[in-house]
Amino acid sequence: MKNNNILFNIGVVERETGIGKDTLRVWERRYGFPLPVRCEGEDRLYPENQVEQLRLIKRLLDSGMRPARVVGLGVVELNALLQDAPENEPVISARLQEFIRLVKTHQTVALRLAFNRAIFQQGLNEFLSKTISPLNQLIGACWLRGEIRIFEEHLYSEQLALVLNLAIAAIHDPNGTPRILLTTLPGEEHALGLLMSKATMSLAGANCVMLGVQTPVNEIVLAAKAHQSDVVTLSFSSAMPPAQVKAGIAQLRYALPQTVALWVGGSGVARQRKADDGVQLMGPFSDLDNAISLWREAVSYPCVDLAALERCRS
Amino acid sequence: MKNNNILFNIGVVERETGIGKDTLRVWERRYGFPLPVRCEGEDRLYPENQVEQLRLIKRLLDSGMRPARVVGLGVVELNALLQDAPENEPVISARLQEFIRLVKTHQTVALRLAFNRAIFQQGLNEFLSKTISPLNQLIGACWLRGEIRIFEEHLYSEQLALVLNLAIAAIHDPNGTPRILLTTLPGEEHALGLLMSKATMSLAGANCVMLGVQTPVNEIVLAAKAHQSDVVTLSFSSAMPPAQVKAGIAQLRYALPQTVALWVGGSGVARQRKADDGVQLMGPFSDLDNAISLWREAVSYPCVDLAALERCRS
DNA sequence: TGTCAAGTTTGTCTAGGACAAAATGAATGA
DNA sequence: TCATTCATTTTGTCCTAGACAAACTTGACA
Repeated sequence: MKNNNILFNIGVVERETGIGKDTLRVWERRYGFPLPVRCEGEDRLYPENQVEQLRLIKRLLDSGMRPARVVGLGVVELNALLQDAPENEPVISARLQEFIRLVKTHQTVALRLAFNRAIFQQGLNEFLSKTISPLNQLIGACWLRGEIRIFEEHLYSEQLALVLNLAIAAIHDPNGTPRILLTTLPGEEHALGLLMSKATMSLAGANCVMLGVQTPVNEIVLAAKAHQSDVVTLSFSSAMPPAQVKAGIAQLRYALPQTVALWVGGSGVARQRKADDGVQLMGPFSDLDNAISLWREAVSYPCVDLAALERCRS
Repeated sequence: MKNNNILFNIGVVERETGIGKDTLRVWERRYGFPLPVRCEGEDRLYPENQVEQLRLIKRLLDSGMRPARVVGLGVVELNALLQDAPENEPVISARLQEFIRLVKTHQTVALRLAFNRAIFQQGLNEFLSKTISPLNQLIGACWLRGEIRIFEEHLYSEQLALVLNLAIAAIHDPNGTPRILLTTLPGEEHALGLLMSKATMSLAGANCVMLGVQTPVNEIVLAAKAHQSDVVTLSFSSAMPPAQVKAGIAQLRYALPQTVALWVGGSGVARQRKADDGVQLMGPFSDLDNAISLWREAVSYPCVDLAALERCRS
């Protein structure tokens, strides 16, 4: 296992770790790590254990640490840091514990069953806010600590998506209002947040259309027009660089007609200080319900400024 | 619309077009296109119309053309080339025509209904091979010609995925054999081919577990072990560079135990000449059925070499 | 406690050169 | 006529080392 001296070139490392080529080279210059071997053509060839270290580093960076503190540390130090990254870990109820157990033991069918049972016990809204939201956080924390592997997270997402899609299909109303388009921008491939939003808003009676992930900006504009959407909803995960989030939102807001509202949510926007004009930041899922209510009121009294109404309420 | 002089830096262009930074710079040097304006720090800033041209170029490259022929051509010439790229367009039946119509008019609910109706009319296997396979080709061709936008393709994929997932849920057998793990490698984000494979193999009585897309190689190995998989199935779309496909397959084959079979399919592997040892290339969907039958026979007579058995049959 | 300015860190961008893998076309053999 | 092999061109990716602006940290001040 240790002497598995497979070598990866810089392009593969970029794809496997999510760290850009330029960044890998500049880290080598600045911190002396990673230090790949060179092969004939002077090309960098990264051994497997360094790639593993880079994966750990990426986790720490995504959880808010800065490169100077972590780049170059050994596997043991990195793991130690990952262990005590307390974050804002949610209270672990017995129910959550049971979900975690099912994920760790790869019981996909039982997991789906447990999801469905919880939905009908708690109701969809409470299921999302009281079970899935903290569960996502918990799974994120476990993943950080290395207790849950990527493939186990994939299994979890897959099963949850199945269950949510089924529920949504049952409550979808083609004539609902407002008409909402859901998608993510290029670079953001996490669809789960979007799906949870879709469930919440469908339950509130909206007509939701999911466009999938990674839709280019101009295509979103065309889709909103074609579908006569009232609202476009974007989701950003915390893996997305804040700068890209900000730029992407601004670009879409500029390209979209003023009459179409832009709602953005997910852990990737929680780090944004302020919303641009004409953009609404969504925190917890209840925000979506509120936003829909506000939108309906604004439609009843078209001359009222939406932002003003919101200020007035708070 | 034309004077919308928005400017994009090279990173954004890479994400929006899928053409790498290095490639964009070397094209500029070699072909004199794209020729971005420069801003203070000498950074490239690409105007919107050049990005649009790059999108058209990318389509032509993906459909098999070479850069020297297309890079630098104007929008009109590019569109002309895109029009008469005959490819191997399937016979357009009335049924296919109707599906295309529904996609072009964004009737998501009607589309889902039509899918479901076709499944119960044709049976799942025939639905996949006689309707969806040619439909995918047709939609690809339409997209090439610009008759179908990306967002419309997204809508199509989304609805088809919903329908297939529902069908799979109904026929899934947790005790089926062989135990099959489905996923894609990092870089491949197209899940539809995988889902179609899952449907076919689930129908044949296999126990399929979907891992989602973009699973790192070592995670696939761990997942296969955890799930005691007999087979790992990968899918590659034609958008994937052949070199990456080959390297990825080889890497996974090397890391996976010999006892686990590796089946690869999708339009991205159709261009591969020969399969490596221990790797089986899948063409049409009937290949999957055959492979499952062969696997079961091989298990009944464990000393028989699988590859030899296949040669013997043909 | 909150806000602003100065200082530091960090990702991304630039240049032109280099090379190996892939595609092409010519020449060969079955 | 069709498949193989070899030489040639095309083409994506990788290289070095420097630069800079945006984001973050720190410390001073109200």
